Amino acid sequence: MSHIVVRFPPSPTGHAHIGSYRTAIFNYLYAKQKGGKFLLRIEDTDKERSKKEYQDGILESLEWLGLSYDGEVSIQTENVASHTKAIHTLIDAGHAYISKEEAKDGSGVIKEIVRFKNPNKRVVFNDLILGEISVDSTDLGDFVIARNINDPLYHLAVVVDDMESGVTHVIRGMDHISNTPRQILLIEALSGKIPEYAHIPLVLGEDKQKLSKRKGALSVLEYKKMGYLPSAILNAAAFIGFNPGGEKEIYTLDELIQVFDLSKVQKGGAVFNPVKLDWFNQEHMKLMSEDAYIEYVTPFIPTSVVENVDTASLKKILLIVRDRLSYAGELANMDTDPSYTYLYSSNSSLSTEEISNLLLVPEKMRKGTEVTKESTAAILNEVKSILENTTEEDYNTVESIKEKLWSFAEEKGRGIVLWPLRIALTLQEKSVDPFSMLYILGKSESMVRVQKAIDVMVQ
RNA sequence: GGCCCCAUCGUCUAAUGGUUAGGACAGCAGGUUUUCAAUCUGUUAACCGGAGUUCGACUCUCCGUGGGGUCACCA
Repeated sequence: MSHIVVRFPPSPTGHAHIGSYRTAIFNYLYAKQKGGKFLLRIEDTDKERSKKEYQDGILESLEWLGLSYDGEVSIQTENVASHTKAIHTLIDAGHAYISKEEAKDGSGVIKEIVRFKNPNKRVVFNDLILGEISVDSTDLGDFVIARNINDPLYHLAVVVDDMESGVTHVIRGMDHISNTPRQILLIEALSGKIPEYAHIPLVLGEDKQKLSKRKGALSVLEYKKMGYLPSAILNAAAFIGFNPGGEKEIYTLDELIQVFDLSKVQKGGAVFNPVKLDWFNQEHMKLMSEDAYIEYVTPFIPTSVVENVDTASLKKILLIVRDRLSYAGELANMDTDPSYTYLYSSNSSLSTEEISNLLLVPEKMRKGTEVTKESTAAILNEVKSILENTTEEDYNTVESIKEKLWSFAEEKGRGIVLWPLRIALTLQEKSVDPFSMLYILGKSESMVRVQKAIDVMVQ
């Protein structure tokens, strides 16, 4: 049984972005690998800014990511009694004192705040990532630890809570490094055991500065809404400032637990790259079975599409479209985006003349063969007669239907056959390949479309 | 500004005194079962600068420079 205890202590004052959850991930990975505990504590001592909805958001994000915590969520303000007791202990021992000062809110009211009596000494600690860090606490002054005896502030609350829950390793962002000396001083004054510290590099935005909501950093919940896979977010986030070495980059949570290593965590900040996140998501999509993929993607498809397209066709479409997808949310406009609508609807805004022009094989693809309306109609007629001899079963896979047409295409020239076929089936300048289209449409609809194209050509 | 931290391709990184400095994303160029996408192949691109230490420095030391964090009765 390991004695390692780590915690993730977000404050519910906003929807946290990927940087905060990266901290949660590191803590989680460390705990799981060592067989230790991963605790969740909501730090809501700032009653003004703390909101229930944000707290719910934290819980939802963690659950979605699959980062389960041990025991109950601990709510910091529910532990004020302990904080107050600690403040008394500190005061009684001469480590803290009540100071009558004018409130900072400009009200002019005189309040009794509690200040820590700074011993003004050199605080040295060994950071697991940065190495030895030494700070002269004199610079910190007699910092405030409570608004009043019953209203603790961050440093005091953190220290007391960590001590009570037996936290052994504090893994947090580098922006907390200047808080560490204060907290060590408090722990010493309370005769507590000083935990190990690991300050992980900050997640940076494009501008190389700390990632922030203000500068457009998306919250984890927003990524969820957009249809990213939690495994991809996990993988991408874990790789910000950490790399297990080697050339493998796609890791599942379990694999991450295996390879995580604090000593391989970077020291410098790292810019978060959303483009690479898309790549991670694609790679994680590839890891899914067809059924899992369909299940993953379906909630993001507009209901109008789900209602109007039969399930079998929709499934075929989704499978075909799989390779061009970065994340499921890209399907949200499947009902209006022309690059999707043609897959299930034969409506086209093109005029007969435009279709006719499109049907003609482009110059560069003709390879010397002369192309006219008549020749195109003739080719299409031959395609049609080949299709007449297909069975419904031939449309079960892209491969099987392709087999039926391939030799003919080879014989006449691929471009000469495949281009007009594709246009006939899609009426799109850009689209999926004709065989995939055949597979999606099935025999009868395919033949209808080929016939329509022939009609246009012979008009 | 004080204090603290950091420094390899555009970005994320590998390298732990001896490599043609490797990989991934992005970019670019080609191949492929027409187009787009996917895919495959190839390719552009980096050790912040200067002194040391050493037979030998991306790796160690020092000094610069640059960047970041933090200086609340927020967390």
